Amino acid sequence: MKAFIRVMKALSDPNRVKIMKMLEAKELCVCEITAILGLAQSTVSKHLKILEDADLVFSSREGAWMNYNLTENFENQYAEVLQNHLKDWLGTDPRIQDVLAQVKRVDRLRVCAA
Amino acid sequence: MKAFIRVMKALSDPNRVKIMKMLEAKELCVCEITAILGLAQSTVSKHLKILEDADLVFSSREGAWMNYNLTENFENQYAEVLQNHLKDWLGTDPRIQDVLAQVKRVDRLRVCAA
DNA sequence: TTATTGTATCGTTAAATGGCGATATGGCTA
DNA sequence: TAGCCATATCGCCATTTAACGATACAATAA
Repeated sequence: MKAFIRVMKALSDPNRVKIMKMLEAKELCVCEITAILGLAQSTVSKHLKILEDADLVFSSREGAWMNYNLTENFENQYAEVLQNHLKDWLGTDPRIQDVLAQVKRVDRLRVCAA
Repeated sequence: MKAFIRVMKALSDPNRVKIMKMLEAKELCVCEITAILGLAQSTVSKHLKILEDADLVFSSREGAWMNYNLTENFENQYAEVLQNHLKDWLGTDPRIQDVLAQVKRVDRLRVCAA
């Protein structure tokens, strides 16, 4: 039950759903997601932790960057089913299309250097 | 997006998930659910409204009783997919088995008369 | 109509959630 | 080592949520 609730809660927030759809398009680091969503870096980091705890995404270090991807080898069956359904859902939502357009254009080197 | 979030939020609470699993077994009125979950009647009524707003359940009046059932003719595609998956999930969870055992035994006439 | 029963709504309270800025941590480079 | 950059964590605040009791509403019975 706990594992199920964790996945449902993780997907109950619009910004976290946006992040899932962005990661469908490609691997992203925290600062890219931060730039696209227009949130504080600490906020994005917290969202990513919630998604990771739910087994919906995983992270891997690349130098100073932390790259985030959709989970591929699942331990949580609910995460696997929901992540797969999400790929077929919300593609026509304007708010999703907007962030996906930004994902295409985002340049890590330009965005992340303060 | 809103419709999706509504379904995810509705299924993010353990008591609401219990209600969904109870309704898989059979139609129930508010006072039966209240008795089994051990919550206040107003609390259960609110949970049912959230599930109904998410298109996961529907209600029909039978005299003074309001009967609740799982939705069958969906308007919300996310509700349909999730409700169907739920039928295959959590069957072995002890907290679910506990409420299901109580659903079998519950007698509306005995439980609801104050 | 009046009383009773079942349900929905209202108002309140405690806890959880999402947001932020400030700060700590980890890895790279000079 | 020292400094910098990306990220994670901490502390705080505003909003939302889940719970309750009290009350209002709806349907039946007397």
